[in-house]
Amino acid sequence: MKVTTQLEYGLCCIVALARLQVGDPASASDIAQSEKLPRQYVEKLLCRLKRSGIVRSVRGAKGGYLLARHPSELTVRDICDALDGGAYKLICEEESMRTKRCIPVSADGRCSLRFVWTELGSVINSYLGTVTVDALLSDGSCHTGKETPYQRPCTAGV
Amino acid sequence: MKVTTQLEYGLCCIVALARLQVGDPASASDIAQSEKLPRQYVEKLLCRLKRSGIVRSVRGAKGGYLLARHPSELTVRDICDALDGGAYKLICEEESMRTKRCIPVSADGRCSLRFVWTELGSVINSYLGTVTVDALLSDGSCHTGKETPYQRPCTAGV
DNA sequence: CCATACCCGACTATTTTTGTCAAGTTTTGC
DNA sequence: GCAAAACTTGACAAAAATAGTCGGGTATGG
Repeated sequence: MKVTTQLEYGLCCIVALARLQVGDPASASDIAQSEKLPRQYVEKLLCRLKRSGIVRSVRGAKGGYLLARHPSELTVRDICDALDGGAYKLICEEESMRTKRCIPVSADGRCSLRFVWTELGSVINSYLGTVTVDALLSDGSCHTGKETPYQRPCTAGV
Repeated sequence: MKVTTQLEYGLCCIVALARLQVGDPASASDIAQSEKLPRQYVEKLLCRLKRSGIVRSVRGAKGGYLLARHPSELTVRDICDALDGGAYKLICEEESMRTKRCIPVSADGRCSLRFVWTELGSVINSYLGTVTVDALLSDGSCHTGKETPYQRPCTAGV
């Protein structure tokens, strides 16, 4: 399980956009260049980010992209949702997994595993939802370097 | 980002083993059959789980596998660590990413993204460390179906 | 001694991810 | 109006990761 470069790049682009948050739009080429990323791939990502309303675009010469929302209103989760169709995908929702394993297994009353993956998804999304792009701009200042313990809300006897 | 079938299968095998926790070992074939998984793949996974000390093996006829620890002493995190080399891998640690992006970027004082991914890793590992195999045995009982909010330990001004 | 079952590295196949291409549309500046 | 800049898009190609197989080896109980 790991973050895809897609997410990394996408987030990168957003942060870059947020940095040069001035009046006029930044072109895909500008962003690609400043972040040292492949231009056409950046275009593709921005396109998806646009469809999800994370960025706005201005067409034509002098056009480019702009953040659609204020960085403080934009979380890493939003970006993940836009790009990957969510930061986290449940394994049980894959066709092959459902037909080959989960259905027969849960007919057995057995798929006790699912809840771990579901809950893990919640934990991930929930965390990513707390990180705003704004926070990413103030470089490193929020990076404690220390453990971030998971605090189970209500463990036993639920 | 998603859980690999490797983890799913591995966890499955462990749970199966825990279920038939009797005196004598269960063979890879037995486990594979009962969980409807490819036998040779199961063998491979068990082999890795063995190297990490999650299961023990008994060779020869009537041999097989046994849990090395009590289910209550075994967390999903342990299993992930054994199989994938951790449930979560940091993107910055990939060679290509380091040489192509992170290093030049942080020379710019820019890799403010890293802390999100690092912290995400903590959150994931931390959560998985709270789930014991034992808890998985009592099928569904701990599955609330509801959101599991992330509780940030100390947000602002750290 | 032989059937069972673990052990293990090398290999193949499949799927996912990453990245490119080419053709099209919109807009600005001259 | 026309050319250049820049977004839009789907199809395609390349690369990487994952999943799964094969074949031989080794240990052991009966």
